[in-house]
Amino acid sequence: MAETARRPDHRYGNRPTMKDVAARAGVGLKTVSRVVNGEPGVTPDTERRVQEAIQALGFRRNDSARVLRKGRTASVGLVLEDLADPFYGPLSRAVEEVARAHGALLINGSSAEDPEREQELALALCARRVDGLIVIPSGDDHRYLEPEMRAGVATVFVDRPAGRIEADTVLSDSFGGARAGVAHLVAHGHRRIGFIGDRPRIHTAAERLRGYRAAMEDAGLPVDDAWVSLGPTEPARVRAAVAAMLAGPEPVTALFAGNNRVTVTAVRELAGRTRPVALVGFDDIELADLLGITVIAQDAAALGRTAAERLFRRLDGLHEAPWRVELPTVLVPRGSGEVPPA
Amino acid sequence: MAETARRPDHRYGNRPTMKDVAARAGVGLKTVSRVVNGEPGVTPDTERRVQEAIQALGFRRNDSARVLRKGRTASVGLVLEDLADPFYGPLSRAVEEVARAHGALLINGSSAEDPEREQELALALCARRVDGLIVIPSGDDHRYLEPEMRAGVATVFVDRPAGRIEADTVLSDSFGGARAGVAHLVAHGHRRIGFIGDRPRIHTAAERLRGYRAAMEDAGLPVDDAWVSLGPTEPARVRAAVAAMLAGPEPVTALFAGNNRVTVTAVRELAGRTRPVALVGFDDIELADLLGITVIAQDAAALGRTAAERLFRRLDGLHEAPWRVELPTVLVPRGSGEVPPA
DNA sequence: CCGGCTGTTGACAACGTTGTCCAGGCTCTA
DNA sequence: TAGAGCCTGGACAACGTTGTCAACAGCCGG
Repeated sequence: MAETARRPDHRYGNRPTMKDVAARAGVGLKTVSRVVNGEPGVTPDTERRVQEAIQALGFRRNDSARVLRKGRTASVGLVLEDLADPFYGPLSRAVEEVARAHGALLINGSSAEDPEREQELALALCARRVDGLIVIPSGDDHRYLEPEMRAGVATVFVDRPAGRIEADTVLSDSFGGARAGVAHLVAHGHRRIGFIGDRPRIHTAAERLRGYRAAMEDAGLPVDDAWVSLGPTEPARVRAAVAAMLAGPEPVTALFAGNNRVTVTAVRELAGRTRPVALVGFDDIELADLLGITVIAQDAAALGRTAAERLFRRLDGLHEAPWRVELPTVLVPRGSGEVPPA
Repeated sequence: MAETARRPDHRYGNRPTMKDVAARAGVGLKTVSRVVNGEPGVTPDTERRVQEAIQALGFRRNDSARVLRKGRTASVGLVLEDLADPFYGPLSRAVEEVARAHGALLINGSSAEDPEREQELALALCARRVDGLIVIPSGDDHRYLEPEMRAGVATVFVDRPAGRIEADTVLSDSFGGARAGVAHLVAHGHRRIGFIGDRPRIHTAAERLRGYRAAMEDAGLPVDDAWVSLGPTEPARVRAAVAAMLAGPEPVTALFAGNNRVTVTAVRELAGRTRPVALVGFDDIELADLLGITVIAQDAAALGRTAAERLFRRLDGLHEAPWRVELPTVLVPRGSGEVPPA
């Protein structure tokens, strides 16, 4: 067989390596490594020669190889529900800032509220050997992460607790927030209050419902089944739920909306009505001040920051039992929650 | 020196490798590789033994090593301005969806509108050997990416053009959108129209200003210097600008807001006033429909999707001259832009 | 002038995976 | 039943970097 030009089986578009730099600078491989990493023990003159070769060749260190050798990737993963949701943008940004302060990059992925996709994503991130993982759970069984955690992947859950596994967790006080919001409506004279929330398998949704029931019970008020609507939060369903609660002989006089998407749709639906209906929503919304919407605000950025800081403390070697915080929520009265019963 | 237990110099928390799996299954290393990658040429029985060993050890392939060997990382980088900005959330999500469809992960970073940070981030992503890069420029000189692009990193710029470099670019029609928005105000009888925008070094800001001037000129209207305010879009400055334009003997009767942040602040500032002022804003905003804000809407998700699709076509080997599209914008009349001059 | 010391440098192995290539056992055909 | 061909499996090198260690030069003090 004729000897064809021998080729390596692949190439990063033919990037120069440290070996190439070394050859050009007339020094050893390790010396280039030292210069690139700012390690001591290189004469100024040698360093200059190496730097010139780096410039001339346009060399950039291959972090993949570095990672393989060092065992740390300086990257963390964030699995959330939907990056396009205005609640998660600030959360992700906060995580990114903390990561940046620790010299790490952030890889994030959206689970679209699909447990399988969450798992697929989280495991893909583990295969990439992220140093740590922050997860906003979609599913309710995270045992699939046990081997990874044992193998050293620091993991923190945010916004919702992990399922069937012990782990660091950062939550907002959904129960207390909802309870306070509903109590606020009660204090303004409402006795028939509706609750529209997400599917109860979502922990925050269940907690908020629990808060609603607790507040009603605190006030000695009954809860009619027709006043509670749980399910996917797409507009059509929420509109229908609002309409249903406002129909009939004994309509609700106030609504508690279980999250930002529900609040937005409820406001739209109520805007077309004449009889005033009080409304308190969970989650703050941009421009809610102008629309006069009373909300239970949670601090998405603080959730992300807290989780990320915990993660990096773990990576710095902190070794203690799993830990759990609940960040407080704040009632922000803006008008819609202070409307008296019609 | 006493012989201490010999240790490898690092460990991923002691994860099993293919070698360990091979030993346990009593097969060769390469056979494990074949099973893990679903390659043909393995008997069902051998495969079963390997799978069992994988299960038992909790093995997960180390993608870092894989990347090193294969030269492709199946990941793309996205450098944007601020993930917490509601404009970039959907854009990022759209990119992520396309990446996912191609089996790639997305690493994103926020430049915080700082050119140096943009460069630092983009180069860090290149060092990670992302296959491709999508950049929303903060700076106006991207020659620093030339060596990377030559080395094979596919690169697409979005929302703003690259500086001093030829590359694929996806833009919104800022000029046309602003021109149409201002023309809309003119059509409703306004002659003194203010423009509040971002710093003119930002391409979109400059284009929108150009659109404003063009529309005024089209209508044969003069532009008073006092009607144009450019600078950082933080609330204090924007409020001051609005106040200044509405003061004096000949105040503007209408405002064109150069982006979503300006619009929001302008709405807040105008809410406290009695004399009605018409307003059209660039970028759509959640709940703008309820507030009756007329906007020039651009489709952030479409920007992201278009850019990502282009990126992956490049990665699939497309080899042609740099390319540039401008996606259209849409005028959405909702009331605030149809107010007649006071 | 020599022994030891410091400070610079490079050879080499290893990180965990995949591509190449060959060996050995099997089946099938003539 | 011998030879050809196929299928399965494994040994080995390579990807680009960093840690270890040893070699070597120059310097100082005795």
